[in-house]
Amino acid sequence: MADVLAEHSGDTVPAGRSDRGEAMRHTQDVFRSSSEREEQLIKEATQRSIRLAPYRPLISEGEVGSELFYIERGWAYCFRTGAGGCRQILDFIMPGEIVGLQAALLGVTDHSVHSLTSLRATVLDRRLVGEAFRTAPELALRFARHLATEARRAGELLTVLGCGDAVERMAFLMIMLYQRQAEREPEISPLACPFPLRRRHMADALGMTGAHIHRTLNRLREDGVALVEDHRLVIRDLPRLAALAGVASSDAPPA
Amino acid sequence: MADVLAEHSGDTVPAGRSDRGEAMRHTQDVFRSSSEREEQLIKEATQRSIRLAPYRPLISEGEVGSELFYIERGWAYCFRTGAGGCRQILDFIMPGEIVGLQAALLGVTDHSVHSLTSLRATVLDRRLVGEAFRTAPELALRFARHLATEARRAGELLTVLGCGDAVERMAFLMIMLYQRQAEREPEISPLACPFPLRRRHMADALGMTGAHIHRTLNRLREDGVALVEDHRLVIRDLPRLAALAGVASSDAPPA
DNA sequence: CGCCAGATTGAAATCATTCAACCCCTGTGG
DNA sequence: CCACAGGGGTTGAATGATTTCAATCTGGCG
Repeated sequence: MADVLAEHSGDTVPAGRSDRGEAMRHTQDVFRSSSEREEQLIKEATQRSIRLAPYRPLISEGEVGSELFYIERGWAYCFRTGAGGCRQILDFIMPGEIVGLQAALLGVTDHSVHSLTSLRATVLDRRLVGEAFRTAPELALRFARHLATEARRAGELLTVLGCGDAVERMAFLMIMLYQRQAEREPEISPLACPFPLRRRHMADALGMTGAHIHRTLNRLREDGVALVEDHRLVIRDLPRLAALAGVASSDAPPA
Repeated sequence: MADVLAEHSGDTVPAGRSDRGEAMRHTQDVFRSSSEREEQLIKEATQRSIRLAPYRPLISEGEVGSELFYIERGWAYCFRTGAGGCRQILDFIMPGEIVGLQAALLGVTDHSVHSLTSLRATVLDRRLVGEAFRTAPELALRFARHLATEARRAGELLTVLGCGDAVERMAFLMIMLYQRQAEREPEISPLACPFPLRRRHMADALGMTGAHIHRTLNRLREDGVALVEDHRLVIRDLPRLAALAGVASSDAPPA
């Protein structure tokens, strides 16, 4: 949180330091422009900063007094474990986003969150949420919008899981993660982006097995649509990929 | 909304009229106990009341200036249409709930809402949401909690779609709808409840075909777990049904 | 009575899973 | 330096769950 405050108060932090470039505020950052009251609230709620290696737990299902996390750097993902120990990834979490809103509002956490890459996050007192609603309506509204955005993504994933075959599911995952990164960093998007998912994560997000993930990736690569190489996604035919995913791609209507 | 206000101001409405018994406030009602400020806001935002026959559109995907609906009576369901015209039901909506929060917060509606039964709803100006955040924090908080609750349900559905087979999916749907009704009306629950879904709705909610829905219902009935008869759900073995659905049923831990 | 939409059911086809094998890379200990 | 073990990743063949398609049945309704 030091970052957020420093950015607004402007003290001692040289502009454009590159090792925290991705901590710069983006359009969708929950802690974007803050009023004075918001800054105070956030500062008061800030507890400490943590770092996590990849694939480590941040929040565990069923925790009670869980805190709020602001992701500074790296990706995370949240998931539920269904019957039979099977894991369903619900969403991926990127820098500038908040984790634990649902738990703060409902009192219980029904999903776990793990780091996907190495991660830096700030820990906040969860009472920040209630305080925001009482005394910082703009911040509360951003919290609510963040919730609504997550809910919309969940609806999209639900739709592709319920309706789509393997290729459509994979196309959706690719487009979704690409677009989210492109929004955050509009400068760098020559149709390629980091894609730090292992087979297992794709499988657990899309309700498929690792083996079939692989066959599906093969198909997409052979068809010249997209490929994953060395943990990077390369999109070769964006309109076709978007059509497969059932997403409008600023182009021709879907048949 | 006349109902809500009447209930709190107590004018002219005889207590306990039975044709609107289900409009009585429940624990999860978004408009539950209101402060004076809330009442005023709600009254100002109230526009008109509407009635809908079953299977009629309430909100259509892509609408722009969509309004907020407070469901007085009857059920609705919201869905997205995925690639290939396939329909995915995201959630069912019961009396006392609000429809259109996501659209009010994000400005666009990415899903449609249809009535499932005959329906009575109150139409509210969507600016109520923004107003609530500015001047009625308790109401805003209930809006946010409602969003969070929907998001949680979406996560549960996602998990069962991604991880569960046909029987588990159906069990989940049954338990979920049963529990939501039991919460709203604790008095009537001898393990049976209304279940106004057609095969098609179950199919579209669970990502299966109508034919397979039928086979799955047969299995559950033959196994003495639960059955659907004449648009009512009858649960014969709640612990087993809950275990199938991967839900803790106030009883023995799942294996 | 005839019609139609939805429900029901069987048989064939399809998609995805399972399982087992193999490969490749990396880290580790001799 | 090499052997070895282990975790993914990659791939094929067999299995299984679900869909598709078509046919029949049912009940409501003009």
